[in-house]
Amino acid sequence: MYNFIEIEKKWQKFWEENETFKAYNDSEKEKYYYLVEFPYPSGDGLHVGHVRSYTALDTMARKKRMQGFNVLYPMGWDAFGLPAEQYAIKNKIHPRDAIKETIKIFKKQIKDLGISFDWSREFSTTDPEYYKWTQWQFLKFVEHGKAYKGSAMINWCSNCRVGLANEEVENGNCERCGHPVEKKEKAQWILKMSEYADRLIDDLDKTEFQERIKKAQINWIGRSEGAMIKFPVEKKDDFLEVFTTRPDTIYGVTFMAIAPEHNFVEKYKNDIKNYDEVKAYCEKAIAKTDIERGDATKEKTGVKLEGLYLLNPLNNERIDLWVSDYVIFGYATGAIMSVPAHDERDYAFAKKYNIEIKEVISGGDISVEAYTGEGVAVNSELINGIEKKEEAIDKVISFLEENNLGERKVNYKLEDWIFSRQRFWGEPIPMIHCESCGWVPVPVEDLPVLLPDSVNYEPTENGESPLANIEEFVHTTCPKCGGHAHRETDTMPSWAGSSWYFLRYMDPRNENEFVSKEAQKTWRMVDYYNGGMEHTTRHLLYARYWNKFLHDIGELEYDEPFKIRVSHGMILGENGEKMSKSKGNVINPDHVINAYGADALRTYEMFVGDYEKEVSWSENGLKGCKRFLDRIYKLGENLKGEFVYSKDLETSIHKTIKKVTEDIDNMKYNTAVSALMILLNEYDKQEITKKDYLVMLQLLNPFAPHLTEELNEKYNLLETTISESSWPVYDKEKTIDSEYEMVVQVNGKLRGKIVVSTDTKKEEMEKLAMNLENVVKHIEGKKIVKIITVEGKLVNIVVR
RNA sequence: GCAGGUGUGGCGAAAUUGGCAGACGCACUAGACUUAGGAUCUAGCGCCUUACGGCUUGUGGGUUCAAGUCCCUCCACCUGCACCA
Repeated sequence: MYNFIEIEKKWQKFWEENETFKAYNDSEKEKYYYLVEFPYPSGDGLHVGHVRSYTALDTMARKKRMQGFNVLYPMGWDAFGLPAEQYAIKNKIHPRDAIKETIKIFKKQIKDLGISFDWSREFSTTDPEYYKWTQWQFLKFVEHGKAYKGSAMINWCSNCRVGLANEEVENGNCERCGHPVEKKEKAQWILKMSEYADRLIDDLDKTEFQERIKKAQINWIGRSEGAMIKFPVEKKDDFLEVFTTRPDTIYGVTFMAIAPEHNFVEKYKNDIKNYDEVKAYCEKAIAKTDIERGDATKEKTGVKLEGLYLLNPLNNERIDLWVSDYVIFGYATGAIMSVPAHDERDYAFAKKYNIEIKEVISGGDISVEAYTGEGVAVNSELINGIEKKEEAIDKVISFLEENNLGERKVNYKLEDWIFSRQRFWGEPIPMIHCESCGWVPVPVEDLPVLLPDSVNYEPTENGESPLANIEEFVHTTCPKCGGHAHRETDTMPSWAGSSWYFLRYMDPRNENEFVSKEAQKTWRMVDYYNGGMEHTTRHLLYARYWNKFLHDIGELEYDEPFKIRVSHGMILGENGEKMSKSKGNVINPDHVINAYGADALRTYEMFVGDYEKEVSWSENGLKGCKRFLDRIYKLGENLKGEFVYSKDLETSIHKTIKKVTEDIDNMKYNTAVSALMILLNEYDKQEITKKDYLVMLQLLNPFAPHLTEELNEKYNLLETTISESSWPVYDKEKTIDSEYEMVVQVNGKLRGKIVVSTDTKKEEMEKLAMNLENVVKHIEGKKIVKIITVEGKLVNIVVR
């Protein structure tokens, strides 16, 4: 048992005073930029899950520094957001002050872990010096026509009294409070993100993200290729426009359907004979929450619009029009052409309402189910007999284009980014509304637009931002004409500050630019970015989009911000369930550090299992790692004086250097630690030298930095600290054993082992194998068919 | 439903990529040292069998001298997305 509390405090102080882990913008060394997602400093304090990812990249960063790189491994705070606002309302304080406290706690906890962050670059998204630049970048979006104030149906949480982005709605409920989300119309600032959809997919090729992350992004963007088609309205000079990915099935259209919100309902009020029935249906459907409407398994409903008909643009066939809640208003045109024979949803609807099902692609049995596969086109005048889907689609689209009735079109699930929030605790959107000049940007020299000091910021009843109640904030003069004007009172979403924070770390104190060109040149892309799987769609897409925009306007050299992106698995409670206060299975890192030390906690979290998979916490596993460190400590008590590797440990040492070096690079922390345990078991069998001991300490340093520094100092092994020393290198020649255990099999079954020298040749191996007593027994009286010999490994004798 | 992933001892997991399955750790058992052990050390530890030996990587099949690893079938669980036309 060593005094870990004293030792850990001592070295943490040493690192801080000596700025051991500072990154330099003017270094001659090759750069490497590690990044972990900066946390939201919640009042609950640090979670053992934070410890896992911070430590993982810390081991990489520490090793990389020892290998001679100029490593940037920074940390900051993503401190805007609803929880701080609500906490502050409850306690009648300013969120700024609430955040100050929680940041202090988080920072202390992280320092207690001995993570090698460069604290000189720390900042919070809530610092005016930082959000000044977030606002500045928003103005760039405005300047380049990429931001607009649009009226949008927003997702409204009446509990939080806040508008939510689509990304913040989970199964129709508010992501934060779980309350069902309603729809509400509101004027919003919107960023034209969907313009970037293709690039956000295509440029994934420039990155080395894990495959599962790339797939998740592509899935989320939801690109689909097809056509926009105009169906003429009978006896009117009008069209109903739809999007389809299957224009080749257009002859199979037996009805069309519009979403309940579609404007046709009001537009043709006088033509729809059963208007009252239709209207009642629509109102009921719209009032439903997204969960009710979004359930794909529930039976589809709809009402036919009597008296309103459409014409098939290819053959002028008359088509009925329905309104149905399975048509989503928000996607494409909010109207569909329905081909029951070849679409499962249309099929179910047609069956229910006895609508004709017309086969136009052969190959399935449409009396049983919809056929969505490929086949020869039938009952389709223009394309009959065509086998290839693409060819049929081309022909239909050409025809439509010639007649001005349609065009090729790509659609995306990804929508523009609704950027307004009706909250207090976010970056104020730096826009001013003047009655004569309209929306005017706040002049750059007036940035930042500061949040008021007032603590009177309870949400308003009408859904306006709390800022709307603060007179001195709202009233201002128009920068253009000098007349009376008022400020935009909406604030930015918390995704804003996190969309570019990795750039600011490169140059965090720059007062004239968000990041200088020189700093960009030094650090370029983030080389290695680690974060939770829950951020692989939203945050990662926003950050990539933001970065691309800054690149397009010439502010950034690189159009992809992250080279490698990895995600860690969650740490579950000891019972295998997610840690939560209500379940009482939360592990507090402070308690662990006090009882076992930071080094034990770090080593344990790296050893516990595959980094990318989720694991259950185990107090006993933690104890095992503490025992390992105690043994390392004790090992130093009997060292031989010479400073060379022990002859008979040399191979093991070189093998271990190789293993640990490669494993850390490949995120296989668990096997790296186990390799060190194996080496320790070897060491324990004999007296070791100072050099044997030192190499162990160096390899262990990324995992247990405090203990290893202490032991290095205690036994006077190096002139410097271990952090300043060079990472051990292995000699490939010396990783090869001089002898090995040759395996002997008969018919693939293990029948014996012999220790032989590594350079034993085939003939000799076979001779030795045949003479083994147990082998003789098993081949006796049988015919040897063949002998397979792999030098350096085994002999397999095949008998019959 | 679609996409991605995972199935190996009592538990967390390894397996140089087709070559000794279960490294390392935990738990457990026995012993040593102890007034004491929830400390430390030593030994054992997949299953069946007294033994010789046999069986074993979710299921069933295939390829191979040799399969946890390659191919096909089915099953279970996890994570995203989900009426996206």
